[in-house]
Amino acid sequence: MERNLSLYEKVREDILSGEFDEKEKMTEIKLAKKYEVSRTPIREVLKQLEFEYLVKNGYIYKPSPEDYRNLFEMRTLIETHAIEKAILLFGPSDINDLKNSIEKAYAGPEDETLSANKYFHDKLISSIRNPFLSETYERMNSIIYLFSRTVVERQRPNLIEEHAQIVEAIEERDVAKGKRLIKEHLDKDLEFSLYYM
Amino acid sequence: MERNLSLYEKVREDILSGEFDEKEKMTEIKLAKKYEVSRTPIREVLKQLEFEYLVKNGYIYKPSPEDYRNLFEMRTLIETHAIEKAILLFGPSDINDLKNSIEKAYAGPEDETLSANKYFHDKLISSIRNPFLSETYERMNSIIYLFSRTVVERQRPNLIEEHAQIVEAIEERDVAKGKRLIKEHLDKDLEFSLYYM
DNA sequence: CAGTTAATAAATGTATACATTTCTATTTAA
DNA sequence: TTAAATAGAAATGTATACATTTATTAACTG
Repeated sequence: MERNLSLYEKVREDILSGEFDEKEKMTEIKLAKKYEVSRTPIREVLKQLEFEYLVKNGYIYKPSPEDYRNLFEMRTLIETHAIEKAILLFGPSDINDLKNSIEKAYAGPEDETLSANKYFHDKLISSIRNPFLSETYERMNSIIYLFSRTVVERQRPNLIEEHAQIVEAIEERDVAKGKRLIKEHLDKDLEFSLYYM
Repeated sequence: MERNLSLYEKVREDILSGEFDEKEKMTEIKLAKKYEVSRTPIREVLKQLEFEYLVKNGYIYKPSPEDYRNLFEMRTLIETHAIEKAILLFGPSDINDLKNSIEKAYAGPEDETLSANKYFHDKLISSIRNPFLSETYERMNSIIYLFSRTVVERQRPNLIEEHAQIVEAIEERDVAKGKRLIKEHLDKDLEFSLYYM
């Protein structure tokens, strides 16, 4: 079932699949020709992609390790906050959702693991029930995707086990443990990925 | 010395000073006429204002109390994180800056107090040294301004004293105390303002 | 030859016409 | 009388021409 991708989705996919030369400026005019639209919608799309840390000026945004650390600091701040809320709010059904995503991640092929892991973190974030914080998190979706892809493809050790431990902490309603575990989990993702990227 | 305000600054000021009827849609066409420009720059400005939680769809964004609580949850998360960093990083000169802003806030007329208080919080945020978190904070600038104006104008009790206590906690390098105080401080700002707004 | 300046090209910024969508109000049918 | 349908108006979406700014490169000068 082929969905009709929006212009934004098309450009985003092309960026994530490495279609663009990061040395060459993506001028509005060139993009307009490439996607056979006028400059007007291209401008909107570029704005959105800058918002998501994929483009800067007119270039593919190649964040420095420092930038990635800063982005992960923001991500960690939000997910740590989310754990606290999850421990407060999650019932058996929510915890079951988390456990199922862990099972799927273990069982599946790479891309199933990838999407199951995404589900795990998104479920955690859902506990916040704060659209402003959620949006700030979602803004990092593309960056988070790039890192998740790396840790799954290059098989970072203990990746899924750590998810299981986090669920344990939630079941035990142990806030300090949960926060510590999620922080360690994300730190490892970051360092592992920076090593390979 | 009259600076030449950008279109964005003009519209933003007009919104903050209550120039627009919140029931009436700010259509691109009407705004273009009002500010004597074409729809193109108006669109950009509207996007920016939506980004800052001042406009939604084409209407003045009138956040619900729930929205304000959520925005303050995000603000508190960031400022609490900042305190931790400040306790780790701030030297005597930084602490002195904070103290000076408190003196100014005590001494000055209303608008001096307002800007001194803004300085206090911005200085705190500067300890984060993370452009992504700073931007997320600055995005709330307009909202924060509206609240600060209310608490200063309506003379919320203990406002400046609480700043002084926070500086104490930083000097004592007491993280738990600092976090607790900033959280209480912001909670009071929120509740006080919601009562009056 | 290095560094500045001027000329040119190419990009972004802005205005505007036209296309499409969304909203509003009025008619029509149940 | 309510609800659905529809015509008209008004908004946003898109393309494009023109204005302005920025970048590039060629020419000039010390």
